[in-house]
Amino acid sequence: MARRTEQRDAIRQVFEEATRPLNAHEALEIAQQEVPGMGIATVYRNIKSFLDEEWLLAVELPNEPSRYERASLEHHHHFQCQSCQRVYDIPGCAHGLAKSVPEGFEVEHHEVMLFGRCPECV
Amino acid sequence: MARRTEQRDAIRQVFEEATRPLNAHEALEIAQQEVPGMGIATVYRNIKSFLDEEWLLAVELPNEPSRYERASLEHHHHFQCQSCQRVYDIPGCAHGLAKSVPEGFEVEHHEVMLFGRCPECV
DNA sequence: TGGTATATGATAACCGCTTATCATTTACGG
DNA sequence: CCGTAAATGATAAGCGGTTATCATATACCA
Repeated sequence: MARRTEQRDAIRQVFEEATRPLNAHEALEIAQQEVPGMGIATVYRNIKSFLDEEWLLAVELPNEPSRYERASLEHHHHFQCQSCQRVYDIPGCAHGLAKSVPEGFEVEHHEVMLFGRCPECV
Repeated sequence: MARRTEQRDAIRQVFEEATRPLNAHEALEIAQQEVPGMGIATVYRNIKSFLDEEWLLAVELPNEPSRYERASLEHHHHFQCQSCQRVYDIPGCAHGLAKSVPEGFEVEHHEVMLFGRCPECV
């Protein structure tokens, strides 16, 4: 995945312009507006490539397809709407999480997921 | 799943005595010390039953088998050791998480996962 | 511009956890 | 103690996201 193709460019642009983490299916739908006929395999291949070069990061939720967002974003947390299932970035970080662990545990990183209703689903 | 069997009793006891969330395989291994020959299907069936009656709750992590713990435990968070993969309960809750969300988002609940090294893997 | 290695698209295969199937065993009310 | 409905154990099947396969199309270097 080193050559420049219109598909790869379109997929990159999708994530450059995304305001929230997108899964492969969502990315495909948006990319197809630019390159009709694009296949889902191409999306997966390019996402894997972007992950390898650490331009993208995966946002994982249990029992759901992986979402992806640019790795350059500052540390933040995520919010999932329980109505539309979309995931949003929540800026900032509630610190002090690592301070409450029992003796002997060493925290290296953490993840916070908020669940509720997004503005569009109120 | 209403009748009392030695398998069901053994599985219930496993979770009564567990100090951390266990997956089906872990529960089976412990339960087999009490009832040799127990099958994994029986564990899944009884876990589902305990979930239905809300005696157990699922602890989910992406790309990992579900773990389960008693539903009566107070609100707490979880810690996963990146060496042994075990999940531990972390008492307490870092509040203030819901206060930092942007306008229009309504937080109903949240989950915090800490990752690092457990005391046994230092 | 030509040649070739690489990317694409369609689709089959994969993967591991979980559930369904079915013959057999067991619980338990009468 | 009996009869029957329910639980068990072994194993096949299901599940949905992701990956592999392969023929075709395309990028790109000489």
